[in-house]
Amino acid sequence: MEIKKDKKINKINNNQLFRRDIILTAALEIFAQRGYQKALVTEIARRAGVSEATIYKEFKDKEDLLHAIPEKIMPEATSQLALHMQGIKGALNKFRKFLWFYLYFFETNKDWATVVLLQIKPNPRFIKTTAYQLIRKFTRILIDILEEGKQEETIRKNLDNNLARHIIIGGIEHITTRWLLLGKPRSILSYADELFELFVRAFGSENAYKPDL
Amino acid sequence: MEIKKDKKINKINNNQLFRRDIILTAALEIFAQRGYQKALVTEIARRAGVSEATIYKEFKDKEDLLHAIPEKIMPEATSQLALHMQGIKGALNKFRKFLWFYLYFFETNKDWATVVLLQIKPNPRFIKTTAYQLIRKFTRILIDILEEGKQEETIRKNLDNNLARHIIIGGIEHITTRWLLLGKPRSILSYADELFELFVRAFGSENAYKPDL
Amino acid sequence: MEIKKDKKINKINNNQLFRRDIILTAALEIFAQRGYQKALVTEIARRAGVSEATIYKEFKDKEDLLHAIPEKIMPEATSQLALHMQGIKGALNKFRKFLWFYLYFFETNKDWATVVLLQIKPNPRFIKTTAYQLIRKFTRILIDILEEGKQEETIRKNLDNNLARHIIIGGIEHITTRWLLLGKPRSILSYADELFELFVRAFGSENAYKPDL
Amino acid sequence: MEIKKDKKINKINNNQLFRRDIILTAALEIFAQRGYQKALVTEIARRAGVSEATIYKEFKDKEDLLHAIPEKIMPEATSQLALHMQGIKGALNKFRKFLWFYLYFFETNKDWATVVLLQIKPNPRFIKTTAYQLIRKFTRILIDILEEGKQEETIRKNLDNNLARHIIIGGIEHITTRWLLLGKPRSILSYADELFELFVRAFGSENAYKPDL
DNA sequence: GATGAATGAGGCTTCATTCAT
DNA sequence: GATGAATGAAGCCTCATTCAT
Repeated sequence: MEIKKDKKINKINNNQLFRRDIILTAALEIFAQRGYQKALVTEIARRAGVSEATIYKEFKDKEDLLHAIPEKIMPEATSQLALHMQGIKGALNKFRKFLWFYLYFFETNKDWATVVLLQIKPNPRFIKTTAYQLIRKFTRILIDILEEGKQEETIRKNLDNNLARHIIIGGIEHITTRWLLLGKPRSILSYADELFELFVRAFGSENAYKPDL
Repeated sequence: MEIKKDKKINKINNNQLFRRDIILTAALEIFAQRGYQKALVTEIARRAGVSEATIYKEFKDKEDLLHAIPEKIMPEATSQLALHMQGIKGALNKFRKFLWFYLYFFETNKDWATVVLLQIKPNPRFIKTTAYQLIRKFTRILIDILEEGKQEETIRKNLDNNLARHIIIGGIEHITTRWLLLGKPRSILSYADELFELFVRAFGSENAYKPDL
Repeated sequence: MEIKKDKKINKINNNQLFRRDIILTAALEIFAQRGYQKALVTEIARRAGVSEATIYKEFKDKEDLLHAIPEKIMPEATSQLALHMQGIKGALNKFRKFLWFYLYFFETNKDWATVVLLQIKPNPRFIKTTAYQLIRKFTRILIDILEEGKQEETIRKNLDNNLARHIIIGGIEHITTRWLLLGKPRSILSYADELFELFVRAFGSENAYKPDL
Repeated sequence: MEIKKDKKINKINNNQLFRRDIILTAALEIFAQRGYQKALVTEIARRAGVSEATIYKEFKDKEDLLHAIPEKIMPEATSQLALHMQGIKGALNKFRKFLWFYLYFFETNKDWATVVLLQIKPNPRFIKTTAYQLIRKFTRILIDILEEGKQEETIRKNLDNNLARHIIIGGIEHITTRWLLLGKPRSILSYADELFELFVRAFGSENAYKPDL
């Protein structure tokens, strides 16, 4: 009897987690297609195959639903990145991979790129959300790589990590935003190597700097 | 009689231009405070001291009003920049000034920064507007500076101008966006020199590159 | 379970049909009182005891609501007429009844008369609506009666059915329109016999024509 | 000096009369094209080549402008009809001409037909206007013809003039309304002879009635 | 626990009318 | 006397959210 009960509870919890994911997936698609304001909760509910009331069971309001999306995506991104980082030695090699992955993840998750860059980040409430913390945590990996580079003496010790992060993330996101808005076919992944070269010139120590990189 | 008529016409035109400016100024403030969606046309009208109907005489609809703001600001920015550029020789010196000015203009026009970075640029329709063309034209100045540097051989000839623009504009706008959202007191102008150093390392030729810049 | 479901569906359908009828009844009253343009959707909603949003669930817009009224009334009129026609033999007798019913229906449904004659029929979009088809279908009954009369040889074979319809319907509606606008107390039903006499003179064959009718 | 003044006053009055006519002509066109509600006063002013304020100098409001149109058209129609009636003897011949003229005037003044049948007559205020009196006066001519026919004994003495007027005017206007709304190419004038035949059967005395008319 | 019908609340936009010039 | 720029006033319609079933 007890076991049965537990099973039921687990099942329910699983269903609920599952349901939450389904809603978030639907929301991501609709927000990407229509934009946050023009997206209708009704439409998200329909796409998710649940009722509107169910959405309001899971999320406080429409904005909460928007900000919950990164809570689903970022852990996935983080674990994928961790996997990609395995077996890579040297800060610069890790940095190159990081650039590649950031672009790769946007390119292969265009809806996500659209929603996070055009709808979540420009929202003034974004910085107060858990989503903001998760994204900070992700870019913290970049800071760690830069620090590792400083230890290795392949990255200049006097580099301001924050400033570096600004131009790395800012640059990548600017590229991605134009790619999204202009609908250009060129793969943004193709920028990875050139970006790496530029950034190594900017951040690298004498040791690391190779004019004919 | 003719003179009288002309005067009248001039006055009317002046009033209309004046009125248009007043509305745009009010709209800039309200959009910056509330965001585009939450901004009320009523509130903009009240702030501008005109009726709502007058706004709709000047602008097709609320979105047209949003996109008309850059058409007022960008020419001002461009002419101010032109003034600042006078008497400066050398592509790197011009580039330093450009960085400074971009940050300076955002810092001293915070409402503009808020509206253009958080409301206009993320809007998918932005790239179809005249505003987009005006902003492109402004960043074209940056490209010209980079080209001049290539001529002087202070900028690497193999630098991809577009990529450079992405990380320069992307970097500056990322800094500004965080400054706006986090409400940090630190002046973004203080980033100018460090940014210049980083970018010269990234873009400069052997001639230009000075480790102890 | 299935039965329950069906019951629920039926109930919902019934409610929806019911609700639609209630709205249409309210709309008919308000349109008749105020005219289409001056009628407020708010007022119709209040009279119907529903919210405005509910009205827009049922009807695309205010004009759709107007043109939906005949879709409710005309089938009622048609079935009532069918009932009245039962047990009547001879085209002229049927024709007399038709005239009587047309006037009777307007007289006893004054709001309907007001809305159809003063608001729906003068609307240029009317002829593109389903409502137009329903009303055509109703007057088709008149054509059938005239045809029957030709078979019987009580109606002239060379009568142009369309022309006859024009002066019958035109005549009745002119009478009704003046009655509505002038607010005269005289029952329009009292015109039935005289109209019949006139029309029989006009349309009847030698057999049917009786000077002392 | 006095003479000069008088001339000036006359000129002004003439101008004003002229101006009033120009506005009414413009209004007729715009009302016919767009319908009363959708017609903009601005548009009428532009078409008339005057300012909106001038329109409000001449007419109390938009509705007054609508009802002023018949005050311009009906006297024209009346005098044209009078001319056409000259040299015609016999009530039935006059009646035939009347039918012809009514259709002819609508056919050659389609804008007028549109405005009077679809916009003025369905307006509840119509019967309180001078326009209504003018139109009554015009149809009075029909009554006079019928009376003349009774004197001549070509029209039945027991004919109810009002009822006859209803089916004559109602019939013609029904034909014209369908012609306007359906945009059929067939000339409505072609109905004149058939209508005459029908009406003579309906109204004519034994003397007048000719089966093989 | 899930539903989805119903709505409350409010925004954008329009246009007849006026009045300062 | 004529203008036409300015507006006051209001209406249609939308949609996130809730609650009775």
